[in-house]
Amino acid sequence: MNEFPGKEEKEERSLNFIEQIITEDIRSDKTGGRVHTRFPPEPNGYLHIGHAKAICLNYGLAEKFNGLYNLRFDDTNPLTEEVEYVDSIMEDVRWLGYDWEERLYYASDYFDVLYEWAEKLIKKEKAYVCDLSAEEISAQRGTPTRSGMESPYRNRNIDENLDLFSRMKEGEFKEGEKVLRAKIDMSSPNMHMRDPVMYRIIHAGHHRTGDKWCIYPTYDYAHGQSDSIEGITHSICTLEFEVHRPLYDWFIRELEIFPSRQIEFARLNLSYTIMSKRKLLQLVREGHVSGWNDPRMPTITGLRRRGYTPESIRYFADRIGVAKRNNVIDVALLEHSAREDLNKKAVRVMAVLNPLKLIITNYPENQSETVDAVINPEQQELGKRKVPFSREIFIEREDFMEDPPKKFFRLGPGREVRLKYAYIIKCEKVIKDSQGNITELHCTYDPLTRSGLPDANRKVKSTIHWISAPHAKEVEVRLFDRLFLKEDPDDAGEGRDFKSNLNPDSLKITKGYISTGIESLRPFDKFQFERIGYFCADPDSAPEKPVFNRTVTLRDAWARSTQNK
RNA sequence: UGUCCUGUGGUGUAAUUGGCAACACGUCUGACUCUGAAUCAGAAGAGUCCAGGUUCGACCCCUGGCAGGACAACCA
Repeated sequence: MNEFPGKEEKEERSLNFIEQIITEDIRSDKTGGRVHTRFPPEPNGYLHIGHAKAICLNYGLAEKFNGLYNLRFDDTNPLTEEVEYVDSIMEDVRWLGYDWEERLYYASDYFDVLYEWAEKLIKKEKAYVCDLSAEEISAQRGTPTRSGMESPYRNRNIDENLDLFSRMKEGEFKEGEKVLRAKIDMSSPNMHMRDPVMYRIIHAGHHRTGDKWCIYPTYDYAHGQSDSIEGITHSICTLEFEVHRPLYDWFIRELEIFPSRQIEFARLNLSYTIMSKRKLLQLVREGHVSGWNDPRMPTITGLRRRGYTPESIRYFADRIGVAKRNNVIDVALLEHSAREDLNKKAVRVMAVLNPLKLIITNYPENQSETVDAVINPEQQELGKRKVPFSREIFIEREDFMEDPPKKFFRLGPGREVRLKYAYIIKCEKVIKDSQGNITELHCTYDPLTRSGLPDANRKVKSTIHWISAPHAKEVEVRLFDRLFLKEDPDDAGEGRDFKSNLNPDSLKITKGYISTGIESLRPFDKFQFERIGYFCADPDSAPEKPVFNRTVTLRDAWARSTQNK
């Protein structure tokens, strides 16, 4: 899973900090040489590229150390979790190329054990039922710089606690009336150690356990224990859980269960991209995008529809590395990852997006022929396809300039250019309408320069793509740009939010013309429109009406040089 | 005026544990090219947050600062 075709298996790479920890743990025989990781999504939203980093990390680690990895849904909050999300998550993880085999778990699988363990803690006088309201608990917790106050219920006796806890479970109380709390230290400098809540009452059905429970464990009282139950050796999570680690360890110690080890890494941030589930949900709900799978979304499903391949995402995850410092990865690296993989895979096809009619005046009327076009120069074995050529063609408007600057190599009055796979032509005349807009070009061709002919190798300054006009089939093309105008979308002025930075031009729908190469089109088929970019067939495509999404443009030195002026 | 974490080219990650900063993306040249792509060759760009200290030698160890982040849901 770690080889990227084309990149000769690399020189030993140095270990990242997690691999170093694992290596050390193996050396000191902490786990009997065993490595077992897990990816623990909460099914309350769609997976995004940041999750992809975590998946590749967790599963990559297991593979690297010949270990195992689990998929575990962290479903302890029935209020926000839905099956729709668990289904999409499984689909996305599988699509990324990871198979958890039979090791699919849910935190809710452990509700019974968790309950027994809670009783155990009560018996050890390490947990108690507290009648304070959420507001009161919050008020008594203190602040990071001021210690908290102990709950008046903190010293209830064991039997009373046991009784109350079981009655909580039986549904005798209303939501918020009681909680079970760990009895630790209200003056700890770590807020999470100030008698954290372990169970709260929620009278709501759960997507898996139905109405069996009306008390649900909190993250802190479920996560580490789930890790432990599954024998997870290294529990990898993001930085914000760093302060939870003492609590994670506390529960494991008090419960005397398998000591999983929590390791935190910095989550992925991408420039011009928003990663918060809450904000992504907002974009969906408010209709700023068409859905979770809008190709402009950083979700896995969005990237997939955009034309990204699993390999390109894994390559990306591999390139960004893992560390503990906060980071912002340049989207250019993501785009590079797409090109890297697509260059090798995408079938080449000539498409014209902004057509300019060109008539070859010395080409016989009513004649046409076919020329051979390479399907993919990176995969010569795929051979060639026949492309129709005729007297009237379309070229890209941007490939002609009436008054070209010195560095412009393409077509201009009196200039010569090669039509890729066909002939060299010369522009003889520019036709305009009454407003002065260029409506067509009259050119002549040199029959001896047909590609493949012995005398065809005359040098011209550039080669452009084209489409035979009579053979042109119209297609829909969706051109995407970054969703946000600012590198940091959250950088909005006073009283504004990230939505004020939305790019109004992030989606442009236009038409394109293709003569051949897209017969038997299937959704998600990948193409390179030569000299333009990588495109992917959208599921919206119909046999008579293909729709293409632009994944990413080709690198374009000319465009870059003109932009810099 | 708490606790914890983190500071290395524009961005990200390294430096085999103390031996004089490397790789990738990006940028810029040039070669090649029937994709201004790809490929190939090369360049610029940091002296490692700051100040002391230990050492023959510090990105790495120590001390003190400074800066950024996390933590006060019955979210995860």
